[in-house]
Amino acid sequence: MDGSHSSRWDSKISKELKPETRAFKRRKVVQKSVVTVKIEANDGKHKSEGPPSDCWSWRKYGQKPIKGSPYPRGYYRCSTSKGCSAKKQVERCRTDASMLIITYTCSHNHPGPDVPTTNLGQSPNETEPETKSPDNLLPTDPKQEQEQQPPMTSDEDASEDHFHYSQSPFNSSQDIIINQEENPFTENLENTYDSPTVLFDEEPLSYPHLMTFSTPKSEENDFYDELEELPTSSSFTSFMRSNFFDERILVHPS
DNA sequence: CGTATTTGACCCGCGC
DNA sequence: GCGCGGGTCAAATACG
Repeated sequence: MDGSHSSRWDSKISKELKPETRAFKRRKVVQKSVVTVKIEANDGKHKSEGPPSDCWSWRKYGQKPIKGSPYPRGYYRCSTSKGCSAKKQVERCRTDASMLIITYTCSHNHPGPDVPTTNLGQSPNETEPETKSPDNLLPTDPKQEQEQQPPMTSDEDASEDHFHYSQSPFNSSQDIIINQEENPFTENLENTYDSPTVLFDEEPLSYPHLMTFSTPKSEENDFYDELEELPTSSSFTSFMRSNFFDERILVHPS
């Protein structure tokens, strides 16, 4: 009744009063990266339900049935770093249960657990985001986020400064190419599920070399070469290749 | 005992 | 203005 309702409200209200702390959902204008992963059911390596393992740990914080899809969508948050706002949604392709649609939201603002990328040779002030104040770690600036989306010419500089430093050296190259999408892409995805399909996209920690769809120029070799130079990337890429190639299949809109 | 996962409820944004 | 759907939080439960 009302009693129970209000009591619940009361406890909640205290927090609800400060929406900014909750980083309220802005259904639009959120950085999203969609990745499709093929699940090898007979592999047994991963449970058919479980999300593919990244280098980060994800903590599930919710699950919801999605309209039009027989499978629920799981909501995960990065638990590798406390201040990390990286999130991902995992759902199964409605037409292909062996396909997982993973949508990444926001970027990690900390180096990967297995990748002490502090020596990436990047800007010294970006090398250790964690040393910054918590406020800085949280890209919760809705306005900035929005404003960075629309432009796509000189935004590289700005966007990198806020989001894309996540943790991968090649991340920037990728970002520029993919340049994030949002609604159009998501929508497209939904409509194209049954179609020959689509997909791809970037992941914060990702695999540029897998992206045959992108890297239109010889830059591929360029940054690829750079990766090899990195002590961590060397093993890292190696790991990614074996691991991701095995699990992640990028479907081309053939 | 601590941590992760599960489930239900609530709120907000968007579309009609 | 109302309704629908999606997303997040919080409490409870299960597992290590």
